[in-house]
Amino acid sequence: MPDDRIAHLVKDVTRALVRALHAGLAEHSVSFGHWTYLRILWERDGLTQRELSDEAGVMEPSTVTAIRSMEQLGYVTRAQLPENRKNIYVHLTAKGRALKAKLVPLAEEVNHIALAGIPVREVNITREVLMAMIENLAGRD
Amino acid sequence: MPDDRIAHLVKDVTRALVRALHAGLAEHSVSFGHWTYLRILWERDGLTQRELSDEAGVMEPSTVTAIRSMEQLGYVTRAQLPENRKNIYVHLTAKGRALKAKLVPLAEEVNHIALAGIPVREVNITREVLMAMIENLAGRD
DNA sequence: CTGATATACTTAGGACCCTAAGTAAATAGG
DNA sequence: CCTATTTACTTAGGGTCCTAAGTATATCAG
Repeated sequence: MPDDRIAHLVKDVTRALVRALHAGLAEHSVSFGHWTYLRILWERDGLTQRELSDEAGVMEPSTVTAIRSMEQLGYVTRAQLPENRKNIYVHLTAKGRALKAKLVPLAEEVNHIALAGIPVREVNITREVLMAMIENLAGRD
Repeated sequence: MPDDRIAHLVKDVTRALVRALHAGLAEHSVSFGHWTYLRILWERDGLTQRELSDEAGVMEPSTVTAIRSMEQLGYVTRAQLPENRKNIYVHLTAKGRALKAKLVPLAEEVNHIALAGIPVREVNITREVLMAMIENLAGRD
């Protein structure tokens, strides 16, 4: 069980991060799934669902469900434009934009806790290794 | 978005690993969830569902669902002992034990691909950082 | 010994993500 | 032009994991 462990470690860290963030987000009626899309939209508003899926790194059906639920919560609107009736453009509402001020500090706190006491140099190496792993796994399709 | 990215990186690596392993496992009628429990039982047979949950790092209801489905596939048996009718002991069948020879090489291949070209030293640092993160996040409950 | 507590499993229901297959609109080729 | 392909979104269904609440058994305390 040498290299094998790293896959399980990665999985366990993901679960730990999700668990840690979940409680705080829930207080603002934001699920972990919504968080991913909010982050993207705060950076760049008015993306299509396809673009959102690409940015989030998930498949389209996952985005459909999430965005629909965010629409019902009043965080985003979905709109078609006359020049292209196929695309659906997702825009933040004022309510959705306002969440940024509350949620970003929360995520920063969790990251701060997660990385406490770990040398920056090692965190950077980890970041590079993780990116290399994604690259390696993406190739084979 | 400095430290913040590491959370998303970890999540993305998990997804990439799951995707990569999924196809191979599916050929042997093993889902990704079953894989976790099989690995544990190959090491130590006859654990209770509670012990399996602890080992796998998941909650009990998740284990109930998975083990029941593995029982139906004929990979494990569930048995009570007269001296304690509360515990349910899970044992591998011959079929479940036989999967090891097919599945382990498959997982090793995925790990090999994922870590290709990454210096062992850096992988080890990553392993340590990930374990430290789990430790950091476990504390706050 | 018997009531309170702890333990092990189960049920119910929800969130997230996936694959496969369907629909509708846009685009490209003959 | 009009058919064929591609693109964007949707629907259907399944797997994994969670929390909360329920049931049955075991254990502990008075």
